[in-house]
Amino acid sequence: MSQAYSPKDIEKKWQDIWDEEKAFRAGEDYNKPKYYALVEFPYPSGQGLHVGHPRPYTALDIIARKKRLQGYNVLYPMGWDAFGLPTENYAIKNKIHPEVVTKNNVAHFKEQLKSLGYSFNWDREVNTTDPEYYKWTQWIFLKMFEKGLAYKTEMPINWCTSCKVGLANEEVVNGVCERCGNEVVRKVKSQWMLKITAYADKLLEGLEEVDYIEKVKTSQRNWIGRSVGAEVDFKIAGKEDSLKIFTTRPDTLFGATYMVISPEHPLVDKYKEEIKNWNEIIAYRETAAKKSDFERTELAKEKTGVMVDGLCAVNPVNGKEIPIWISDYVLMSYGTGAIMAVPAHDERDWDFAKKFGLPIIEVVAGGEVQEKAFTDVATGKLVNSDFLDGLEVAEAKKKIISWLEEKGIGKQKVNYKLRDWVFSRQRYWGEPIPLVKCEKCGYVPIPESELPLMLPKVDSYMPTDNGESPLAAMTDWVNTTCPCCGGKAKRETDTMPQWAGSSWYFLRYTDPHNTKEFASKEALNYWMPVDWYNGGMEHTTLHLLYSRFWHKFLYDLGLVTTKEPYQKRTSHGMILGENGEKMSKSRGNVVNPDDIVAEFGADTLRTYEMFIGAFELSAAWSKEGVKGCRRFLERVWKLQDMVDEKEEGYSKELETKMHQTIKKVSQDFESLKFNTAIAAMMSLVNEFYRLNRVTKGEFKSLLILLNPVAPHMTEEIWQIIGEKERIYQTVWPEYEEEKTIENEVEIAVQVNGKVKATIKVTLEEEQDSVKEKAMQAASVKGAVENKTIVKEIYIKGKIYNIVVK
RNA sequence: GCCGGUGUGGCGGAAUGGCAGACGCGCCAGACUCAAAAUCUGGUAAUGGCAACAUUGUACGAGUUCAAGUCUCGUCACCGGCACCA
Repeated sequence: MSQAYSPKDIEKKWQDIWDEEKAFRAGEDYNKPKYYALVEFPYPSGQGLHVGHPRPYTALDIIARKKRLQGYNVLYPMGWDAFGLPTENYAIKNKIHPEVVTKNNVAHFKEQLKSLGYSFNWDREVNTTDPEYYKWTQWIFLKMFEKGLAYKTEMPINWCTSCKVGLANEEVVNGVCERCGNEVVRKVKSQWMLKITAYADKLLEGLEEVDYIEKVKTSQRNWIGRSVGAEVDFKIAGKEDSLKIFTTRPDTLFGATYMVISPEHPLVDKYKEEIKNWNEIIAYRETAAKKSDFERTELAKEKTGVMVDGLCAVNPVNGKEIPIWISDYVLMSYGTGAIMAVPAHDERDWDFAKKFGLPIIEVVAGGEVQEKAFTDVATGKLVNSDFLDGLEVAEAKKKIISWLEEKGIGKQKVNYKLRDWVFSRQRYWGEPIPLVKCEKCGYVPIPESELPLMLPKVDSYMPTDNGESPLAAMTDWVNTTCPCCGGKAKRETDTMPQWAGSSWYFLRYTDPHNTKEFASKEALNYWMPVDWYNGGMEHTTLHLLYSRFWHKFLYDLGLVTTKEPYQKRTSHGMILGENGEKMSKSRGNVVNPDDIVAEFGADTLRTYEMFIGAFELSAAWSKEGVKGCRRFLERVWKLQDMVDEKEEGYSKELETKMHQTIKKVSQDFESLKFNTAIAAMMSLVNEFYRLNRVTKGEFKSLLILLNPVAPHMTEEIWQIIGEKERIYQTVWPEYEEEKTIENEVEIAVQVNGKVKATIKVTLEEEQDSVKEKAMQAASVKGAVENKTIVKEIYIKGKIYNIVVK
């Protein structure tokens, strides 16, 4: 009899052996076929690992282990995205240096990950807060600065009132800070920006050539928000100036009955003297400025605005004078900050026109424009539009654009919703921006030889109330000399956002100890692109977009060899609490992976998280479900006692099922269907129990198939049954297609589409013989008797259907 | 409002247009046990019937098909994302 299954005794043992034998080291033999599997590296928070973490980690660990058994040189690395606010806040509260906090958290995380038996390449571990790492983050930033992609500008930014820090648009959720949930207001500040908009088209086009799950592609497309339209100049009546607008519906130009400009539009100031209701305008502008984004969204239903009294615009297509209004439904940050309003065919303009009694002129027939804006572009023909009359919308668009271009008053134009990336943070725990400001030379990069620009030790990590980084208080550090002219200069005191370090970490893994380059050409050439990258949906428009941008920038400099960093991107679903709600301390439904490992073992946790349901969907935790998986592993463990030592290969009675299982498990692992792969193995084990016997060959194949899911236990059994090598050194089993096919199958016999009986037939069986067998079944006979057979459908190996009348 | 996703037993969930409910949980019964737990074996969609069997059944309503959870059209509910983007 075998020993009882005791994960406690075997899991640590094998983790140590794997470490010692460097079992999962990614090799430097660049002639072997490679496979690069990547999971998003975690932020090492003080709370430690959550049961949500192991889901994606286990999934790609399975892929990595399987690929190794299939002969690939596999890179499956892990590291730490360790800069960030929670660490800094913890440091402030407890007066411990963030570096120390990070060190402790990383140690804890690493221990937890190790206890789960992942086959990470620990010798390639990276940490974004390591100066040897952020040296290259700074280096890449300087490249962007050199190429004009990093610039400083005064602009209204999203300011978190609680974190006292500027946020990127992507970090503002429903008008509140993504991190702390406090209100975000607009504040004009001088900020470093990265010109991600310069890559908008490349980021869009790149999506065509990669294998991302559809919803990720869609979200990125929506976020970039490309729209094609026209830019048109409207002359200001009696002035030299004109008002430039952007529209996606140039075809409706004849229906423009007024114009709206955003409250911040510079034209308002320019004609201050001529505006009769200046006080009213100023008052409106002030109210609009005071509104936070949150309020603006909340109040979005009701339109407000003020007419600019004293200025008029001229509609270029018909020369009519139309009034100009200001309203905060027009944003300065999109398009030109001014629109032509066509109330008949735009809902917002319609609302506005109704409220202020402005004329509504129909120019596309097909709706009741006095009742509701008619926005359909697929049906309807142009009316009241002179030379456009009778055309369909698409034709009219083309015609009017060429007309505008001919007359020199407008042209085709593409706009994006994507904004440039606010790249500075007024915080301590981030990469220092390696620039100095010289009175004479402006912003000057520090020389490459001085990288990394180390984060200096400060007395207090608290951000200052005037919104400056704590680094600003360090006069010794701040005051320096200009690398260019040698004169007096001051260092930039803002730091980079958390997204900086994670924008290129996948490149560093290919060559993590390189001191001369961020990674060698050879390493990049061999390992890139990442073959499979899995991560959370919440990073689709943040990390995933940012890192594609950095990668494409490096590609344009010839520093990386692939256009896209990630060949394939998938996303895992969340693990919810037992009550089906999101796990949180306040709900009291948090499950700690350490407890599960202690009670059931890492292999059980891994198996359970893969068996819990479809990988991409969220799933609720179930302690009973965990027990079921432990039971399955116990059943596999006890198969040791049923092994028939005499037979090596597969038994006759199970040969087909063995080949089928190998096929199913191999395919399901690749397509993220871990739950059905495990179900297939369970089913196979049930079959062994039914027969109360398993051949050695069958058992060994099962162990290898199960190894990626439950590596410790399978490794232990492998040793117990006397195998000399490790299971991780063995080879993934092959199946033969023809052996997966059963020669005798059970098919359903239907009468008028209803199942009446099942019969056993061979795959090649002819219809006559099938019919004969079918008619022997009483239920079939009964259903057919005294009726006329109209039609018979027989599909070999599938179905036999008799249609009667 | 727009975009995406989901809807199947008591529960988690399976099903290239071809026997709906694989596999697991729970539950019921049997074996083992003095007993319980653990383990093993069998059963388990609903309704009716002693039964064999019959009927119904994949959110709802139509449709295509010999055959629909799966395809088409429409409706509803829930979840997620975006949202005055001209």
